[in-house]
Amino acid sequence: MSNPKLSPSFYQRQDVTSIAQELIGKVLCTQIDNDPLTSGIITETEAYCGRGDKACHANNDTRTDRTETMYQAGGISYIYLCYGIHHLFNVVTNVEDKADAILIRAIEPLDGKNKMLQRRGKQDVNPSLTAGPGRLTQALGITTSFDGTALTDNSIWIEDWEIGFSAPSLVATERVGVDYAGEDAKLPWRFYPQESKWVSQK
DNA sequence: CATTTGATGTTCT
DNA sequence: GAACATCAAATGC
Repeated sequence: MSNPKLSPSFYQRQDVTSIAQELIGKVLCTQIDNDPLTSGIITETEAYCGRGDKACHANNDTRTDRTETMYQAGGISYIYLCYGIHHLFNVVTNVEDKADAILIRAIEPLDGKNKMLQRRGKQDVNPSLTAGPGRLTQALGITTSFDGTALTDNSIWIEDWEIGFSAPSLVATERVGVDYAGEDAKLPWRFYPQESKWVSQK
């Protein structure tokens, strides 16, 4: 309860890759409708930059109905539907008109594990519960209806528990599933702690 | 084990 | 109509 939510000033800095690395170890929380609170430690992120990154939906300052959310000031959610099935959760960063975002790809469950199991239709808590961008959103109850929600709100937010991984050996690798982006697909903008098992496969 | 395929809907050409 | 920041189940070794 006493852990502070990250404030807009955290998200509105210019360097999206720095923020992506700092988000590792923070705690993503959701409290949807009247369901129990669910939360987990962020273990995997990917940075997307709206300028000079072909893998980003809003590359080259292209504005569409879908990407308009990313052009808002940092500190809100950007949630969109992928492959018609999966709701992918991103954190919008940078200031207004700078379309940067960070995809949250995996978490390690903390609170509300039973609720997550119920939402996912699973029996056991293991990495297949929340390791993967489509999985964690389902476990946390995140849908596109929360697109554009402020992360200072009481539905979705991120707290700083000052967890700090025992050996914060952060690994930077190529992003997943963005081969279509040519040269930009090779940018090492995917981050995760080497010792964590709660990381998506690939 | 590895690899393939079906589900599913929004966006953009 | 094709592509897509994916997952799970089915098939082939």
